[in-house]
Amino acid sequence: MLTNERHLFIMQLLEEKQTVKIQELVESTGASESTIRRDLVDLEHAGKLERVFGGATLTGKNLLEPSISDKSTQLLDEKIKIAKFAASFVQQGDSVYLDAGTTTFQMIPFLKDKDLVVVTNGLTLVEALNNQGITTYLTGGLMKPRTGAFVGSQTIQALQNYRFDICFLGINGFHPEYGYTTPDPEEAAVKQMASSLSRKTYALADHSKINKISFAKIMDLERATLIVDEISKDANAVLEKKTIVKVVKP
Amino acid sequence: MLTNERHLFIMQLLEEKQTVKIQELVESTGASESTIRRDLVDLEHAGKLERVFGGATLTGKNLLEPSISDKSTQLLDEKIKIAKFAASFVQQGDSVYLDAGTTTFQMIPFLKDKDLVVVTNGLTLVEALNNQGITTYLTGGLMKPRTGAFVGSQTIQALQNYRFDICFLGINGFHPEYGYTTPDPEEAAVKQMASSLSRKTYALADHSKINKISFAKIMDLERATLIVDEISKDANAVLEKKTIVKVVKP
DNA sequence: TGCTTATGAATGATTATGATTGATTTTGGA
DNA sequence: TCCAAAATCAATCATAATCATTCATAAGCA
Repeated sequence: MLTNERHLFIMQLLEEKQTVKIQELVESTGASESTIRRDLVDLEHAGKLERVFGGATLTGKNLLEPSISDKSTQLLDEKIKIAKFAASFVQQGDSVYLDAGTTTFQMIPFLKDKDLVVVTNGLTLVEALNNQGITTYLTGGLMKPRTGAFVGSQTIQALQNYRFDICFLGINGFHPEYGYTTPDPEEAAVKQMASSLSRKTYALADHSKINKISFAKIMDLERATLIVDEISKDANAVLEKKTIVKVVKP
Repeated sequence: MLTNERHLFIMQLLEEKQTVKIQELVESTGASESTIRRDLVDLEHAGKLERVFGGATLTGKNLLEPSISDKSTQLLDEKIKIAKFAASFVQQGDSVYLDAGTTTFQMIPFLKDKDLVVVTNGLTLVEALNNQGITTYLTGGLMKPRTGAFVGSQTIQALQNYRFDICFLGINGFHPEYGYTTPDPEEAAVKQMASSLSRKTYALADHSKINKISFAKIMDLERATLIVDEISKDANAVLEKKTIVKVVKP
């Protein structure tokens, strides 16, 4: 079976069933597990599906599925630590941009009583911010079902009405050469614009993102201060030259 | 069963029943209690549900639909009737503006499979629209905490990027002399703008709004078609001269 | 032939799961 | 009200499934 044939077959099965298991595909195609796995990685890179543990699912089709849930509780604790540390850089009365994302979401409890104005492109963040009594603007635009993030030209245009003192971005990878990256180019564009409207930009990531490269580049490392929970000496040596790295105290 | 499948399953069951018990989920999914428990923790972290002793319940259902708890079931039934009737005016492929509000919210289930593009200024509507698989744009802007409606200059500006085939507005009063009114001037301005960008405007109200006058004027009666559940002969005689009135069939 | 690409197998690491335990909460009767 | 039984919970552990990575082989092509 040709590679493209198999890709087509996988996508057809996916359209039918919404989700497929790797074992199903191994049996129905006769290819090895490794091959199927490579196929799924390719198709994911092409944005045609999303890999999940044990198989794959159609992008955007799992409307109710929170993108957050696939992360472990372990990582959640680290996210909270990072979020708390990040929030400590916010000054009384600041105008703040909070990127849509799970780590930035965790910052919200630490932001109240600071008399802020917050702008975000994250649907889930709006409710939480309001619950804390924080004045909140949502960018609006086209909503991405999976993540609840607003993207697109309307979002970018809406952003340009604001100026920020401080800006927090979630990222999926950072690398000395390739800079900050994230899977979705649309989201990357929004992050880019938000940062360019801010006096100061912080990029939030846990240690699993070190030297990872995701699909869409946001910007070079030196354009933001990286906040990370821990970092190896080797990685730090390289990164220190490029950017200011803040590491969460243990 | 894939993890995400199970998450989806749980959320769907929850949407149906409002609450689920863990034991129910164990039996219906075949997964162990531990696994279900972990799923619920994940989904709670994602803000999709709220865990309660013995199971889980939908988050912010009260925020999502305040009128359900406040107003009588009687009025809700009427809202649904009005909403269903209103939705019947939507054509295949239309671009639709849905005002933030409880009655317009009830239209959503009747809008799927119509291949629409919907724009709304209602936070609560976005999620529901997405759950129906409808392409949705949110205007953005400043959020009003109590109602979840976006208002203000950003909202108005965002609206001007669109043109609508059809537009549905919730109103708090209609009166031959004072026209359509609503309590909040900011919301009135948004409704006004949305209507002016639409080929056709419908105003939705139940019979309790007849001859009521609220604080802020939206527009004169003749600018929109009124959809109402029932209407007295006296009132109708006056209104008929001013506007087109559609009454829900009993 | 020499080079690239696709494939399959093997590996150690990571993740999801189910069972168990003791703690916590609810329930129902005195 | 209080107390005890039952139900539910959080935390932990062991296991099985799945994953990313590497290496070697086979297939295609100039």
